[in-house]
Amino acid sequence: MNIQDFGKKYVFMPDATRGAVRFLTTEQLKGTGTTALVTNTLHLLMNPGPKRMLELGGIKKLMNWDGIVLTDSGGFQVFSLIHSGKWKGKVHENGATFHSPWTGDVYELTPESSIDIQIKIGSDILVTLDDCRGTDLSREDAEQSVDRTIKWAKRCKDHFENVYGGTKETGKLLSCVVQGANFPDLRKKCAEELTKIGFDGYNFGGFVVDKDGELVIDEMKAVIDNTPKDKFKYAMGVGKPEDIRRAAKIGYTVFDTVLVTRNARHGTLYSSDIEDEVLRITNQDYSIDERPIDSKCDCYTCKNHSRAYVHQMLKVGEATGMTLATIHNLRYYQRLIEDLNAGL
RNA sequence: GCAGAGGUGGCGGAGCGGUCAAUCGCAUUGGACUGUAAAUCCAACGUCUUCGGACUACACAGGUUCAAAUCCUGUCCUCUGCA
Repeated sequence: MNIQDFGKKYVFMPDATRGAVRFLTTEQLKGTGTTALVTNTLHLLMNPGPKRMLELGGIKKLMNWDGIVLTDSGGFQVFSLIHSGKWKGKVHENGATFHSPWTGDVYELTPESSIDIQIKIGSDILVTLDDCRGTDLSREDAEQSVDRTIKWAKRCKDHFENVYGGTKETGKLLSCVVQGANFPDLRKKCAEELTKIGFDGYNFGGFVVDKDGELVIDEMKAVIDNTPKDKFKYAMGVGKPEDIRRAAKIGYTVFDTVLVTRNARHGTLYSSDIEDEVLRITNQDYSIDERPIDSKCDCYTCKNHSRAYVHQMLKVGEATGMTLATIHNLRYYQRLIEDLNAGL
């Protein structure tokens, strides 16, 4: 696929945060119909580090992956590790400082270093560093998040253009992240400012569901309405199958979420045979169920194994159970995407 | 046969006179998870319940005590050592 066409059709990218979709080989990943994946700048900065990554020829060569790679900037970790208080660290005007609790090492991400690392990783689609926050933000915090996110995005763009020659020289795309929490006017402001700077894609950032788990559709619309029509819109972290369908309806074409793979590992599978499409495979009913997880699914798991087998493997903690469940859930999502594309 | 140690909820294993229906782990049964610190986390887990409680329980049978899983006596089992 020509990278310039990214987002013209619907695409779901599983998260291969550290360079692998958990429990899957690259070949198994390809087998699910996956064409693009997300890796993480901070995680790859910590290991193997940009220097070694460059020596190894980049993430694609390392993984033997010939599809598209999008690198998340580390902006989500600004929220999930620092704002959340899980790691020691600090968010400041120039970026964010992360103190690894495992090694004690200190990692610094600035708008410029995030771009440098993403280039060394060998990403096709870069994301600007943003100041991501949690839900239920005060107006003041949301404003600070928006201001920083815009400033950092500008610095990312300048660095990408001035040092690497931008899309023209690299063939890579640069996308930005729209913040603004649950304030539609701030979402609008952020979207407009970022549009002035100009990016190849506009990503909906922050939390995509409210505290009740409902998709924040009004804020998501505010971003669609205030960004260029011909650039891709990426709903970061979306979501449940139904949330993807809803986001697709209002104009988003690019998606990723950890739910699909994490749920698989935790026994929450998807099946069109079930009314709300959720099948908790570890529930005792499935211990003697010899049917496939989904009678309409063409994945390796459904073609070769029963619900009872996946149930047993997950119950006893066999890695094979995780693999089979992950393959199925990913294939379920890719079929959902194929259905959306069939309707284009 | 003698001498030690011990028998606690599905299992392992705490408790060693009152705050014990009994710490904790496992198993079991539900649930959560949304740009991955997540093969993680939460809850329930004797029986009944009008959710206030009520009842039956710590091998078995007696006993001491206001009060026993906890102390005493006997019985039955288990393990270890010596014969």
